[in-house]
Amino acid sequence: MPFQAPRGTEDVLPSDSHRWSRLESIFRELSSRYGYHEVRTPTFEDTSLFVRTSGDTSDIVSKEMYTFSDKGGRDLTLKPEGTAPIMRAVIEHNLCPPGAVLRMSYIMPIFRYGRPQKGRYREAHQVGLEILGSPSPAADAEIIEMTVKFYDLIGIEGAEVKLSTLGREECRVRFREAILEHTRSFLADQPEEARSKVERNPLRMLDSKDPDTQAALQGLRPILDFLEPESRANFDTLQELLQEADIRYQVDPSIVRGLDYYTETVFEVQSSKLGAQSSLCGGGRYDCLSEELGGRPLPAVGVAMGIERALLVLDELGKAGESDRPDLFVVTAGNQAAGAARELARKLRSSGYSVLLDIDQKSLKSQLRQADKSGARYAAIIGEDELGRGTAQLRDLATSEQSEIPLEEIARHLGGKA
RNA sequence: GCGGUUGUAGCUCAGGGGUUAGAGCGCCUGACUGUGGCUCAGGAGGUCGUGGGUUCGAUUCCCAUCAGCCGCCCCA
Repeated sequence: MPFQAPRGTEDVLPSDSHRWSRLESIFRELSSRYGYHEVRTPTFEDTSLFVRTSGDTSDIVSKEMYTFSDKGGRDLTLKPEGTAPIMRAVIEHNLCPPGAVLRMSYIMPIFRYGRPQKGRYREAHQVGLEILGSPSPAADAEIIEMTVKFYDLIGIEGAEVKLSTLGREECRVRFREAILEHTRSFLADQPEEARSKVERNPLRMLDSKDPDTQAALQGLRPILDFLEPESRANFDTLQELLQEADIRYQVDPSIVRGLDYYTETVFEVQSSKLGAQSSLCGGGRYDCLSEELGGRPLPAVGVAMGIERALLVLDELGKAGESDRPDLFVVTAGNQAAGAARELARKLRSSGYSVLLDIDQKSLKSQLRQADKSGARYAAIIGEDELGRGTAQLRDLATSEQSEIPLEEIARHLGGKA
């Protein structure tokens, strides 16, 4: 095997690319119904964009970025997430003037250098949504509603949202102190490395899977006890809105999120079918991101949903889906008919039908086998007799019913086409 | 990045220090000459992940490396 795809990357093969297209078109359709417009940003950005926004203590920035310098000496990074580039574009093009609300969607690859595993790749793909310009919990609710709707539409029903809030600056400062205070004796026994990591970002302890860590956190007051009154009110309103929309959710204060720019609302949808990578999507509010990038204050909420992970869950659910079937396979008997067959195929294709044709001059038997394998609904057989009469034998491949009809009438038999 | 585990045909897997490495599925061809799916017959396809080492001899043992998977970590 002289070459193989780089570690942590995948080829999407013709046999299952339809599953990707399906998810993407469902997503596009949903976004447009809610009035979102797609935004596309470059595959790489200035490294400092991510260092500035994700937080330099985050693992993403400190060890998972694909960073390189180009021939002009620019320090660049393959984007490890989508929100910072979008915010950069919004500021750069002044897309969201004061008072405006901007809704955007995206489908993009992201790149993170980590040890690959099921559901964790070095190149991954996500679809996402962002609303900029509104501080209202109604914006949060809209994003969450669309997220749940998306999973519903693709066939992951009853997704349960895990919801929490990180409050604002003051709340987090006090909560961090509370964590450190509460776990002081536990941390004293920990190795230096773990300790310094926790000291940089104590919140990280909350979603640790380590039983000892979890034990040490027993009895800690949840972050919800530290919320500023305004955040508390927003969180309550959000929950009312979710109930109104009939969205299942569960308040889970252990939801943290890996990027440092989140404020207030954070949420995830998880699945037990993903092994160690339990979250299907992650989102939340990032009211300070714009300012961190030098823009004016701009409240915002968004979500990013992993395509590979959604596909993985659909696999587990046994929902592989089917690829599109051609409407017709044109079969020729004898080599005189090849031209007429191509002509017929061309006409029907122009009318929007999906038509297949043997191009290797194979036997009639082989052509019919190909027709069968292709999943085509009909085969049109043209031999010398039919050629003379301007007809074809139209065979229904499921029922084996066959009748001779004029070539011009084939389209009518195939049924309507937009 | 750490710990583990796996790597044999397109796919799922069996095998085993020694002449031409197997199965099922898939693929191709054919079964009296213009008809698919079923059945039957035949066929193509593997440098046994890669590179070293041990050995008279390795795909089988050892080491390294690459890749997948599991857990940690991280998160989409």
